[in-house]
Amino acid sequence: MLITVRRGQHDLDADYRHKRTALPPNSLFNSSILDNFSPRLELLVSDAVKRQMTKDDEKHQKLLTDVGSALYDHRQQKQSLTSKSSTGGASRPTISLPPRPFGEMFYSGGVGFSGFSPGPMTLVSNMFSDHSDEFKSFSQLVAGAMASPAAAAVVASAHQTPVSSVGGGGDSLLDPRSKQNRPTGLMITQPPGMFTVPPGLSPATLLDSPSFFGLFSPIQGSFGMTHQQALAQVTAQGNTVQIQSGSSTQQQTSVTEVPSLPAPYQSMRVGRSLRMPADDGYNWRKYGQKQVKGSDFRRSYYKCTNPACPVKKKIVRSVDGQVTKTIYKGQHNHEPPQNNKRGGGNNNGSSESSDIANQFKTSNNSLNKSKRYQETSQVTTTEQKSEANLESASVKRERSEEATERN
DNA sequence: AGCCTTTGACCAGCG
DNA sequence: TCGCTGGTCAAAGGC
Repeated sequence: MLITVRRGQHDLDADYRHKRTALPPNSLFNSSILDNFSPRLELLVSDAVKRQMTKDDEKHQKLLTDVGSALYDHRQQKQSLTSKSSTGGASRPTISLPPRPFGEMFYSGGVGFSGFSPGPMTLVSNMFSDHSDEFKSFSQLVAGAMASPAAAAVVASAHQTPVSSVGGGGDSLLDPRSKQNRPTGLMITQPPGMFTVPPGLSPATLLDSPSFFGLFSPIQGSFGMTHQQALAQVTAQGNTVQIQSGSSTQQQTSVTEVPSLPAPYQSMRVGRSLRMPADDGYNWRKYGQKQVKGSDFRRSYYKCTNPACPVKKKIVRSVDGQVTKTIYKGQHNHEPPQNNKRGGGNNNGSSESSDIANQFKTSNNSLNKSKRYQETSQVTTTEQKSEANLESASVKRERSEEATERN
């Protein structure tokens, strides 16, 4: 997944911390948000939902319904204001998720990895298809989101506020009529308003969304980094996401913190068969490891294996092997290798690391990466069917390492 | 054979 | 100057 945040010289880290604490306890979909960002919101939420379908289809069906209802109501109101002759007689639509098995959804490209395919999002967008000023299909919606001036506003606002999450309770934000307390999930401050993804959707889920990626990174990775760097940079499966830039110097450093994994990804971590590919497109060689003083964390040092490439990365892991921070240093001066010799798109540099960061990234604009992703996903699918025989070498290695870690 | 990880030693910056 | 710490080197061994 990729977040593009063009922050200039800002200290994103500090800024993020500030914003995080400054986030209001409650937020809601106000009119402005619905006006300006509903297509994008649909896109984001839908994609997030799609990615969470393994966990609780019912919950996400409810979510989709909430989202749809909120937007539908809003647009109905808006339309009745602008057009007195509006019939408004249509009943509020409901959404039903197609009874597709997760595996099919996930690996057939239905979750947005290989382009945007029909799914819940289409259902949501279809809800508004009788409004001529709205995007009628998912792809149109995507295109509209990307093309609209509001998209620029989204990017611009991203300059103001990195993505963060808030723990604890909060009101339902997707359905303005609902005042029931629910745990609040991801919140993206979006002056003059904001939106929050309800419980069950981790920040990572949203951040990991290719839609989100598309919104925030149409062209270039963060801080002038390549997509591949950024992909690996933003691990984003924790409850907080931290992005730091040291762009004032030629040397670029980015940091991602992953204090903890949300439950769905914890299980994905344990159940490797559900894991996503660990690959940022580059090959890495580990050249050192240090125990972080005064803590159980250990720090691993990696170099890009390209002889002419100065890029290094540090991965900080907790005792249980979870990646808590990934720090990239430098910028690749070459394209990612087309073929990784070692194991189906994985690479050894991130094998020990098998960065969850990398695992949750999604395709970027690169066809190569998309292809790589699909290939790896396929491997994973096969594992689900026959774990014994069809593991990639890298997965075997990872397992071995994890076993070692446990002992 | 080639590439990788591991790991102890070494080096440099800093207080 | 010394000790601490982070970062890197390089030999050894594994896959």
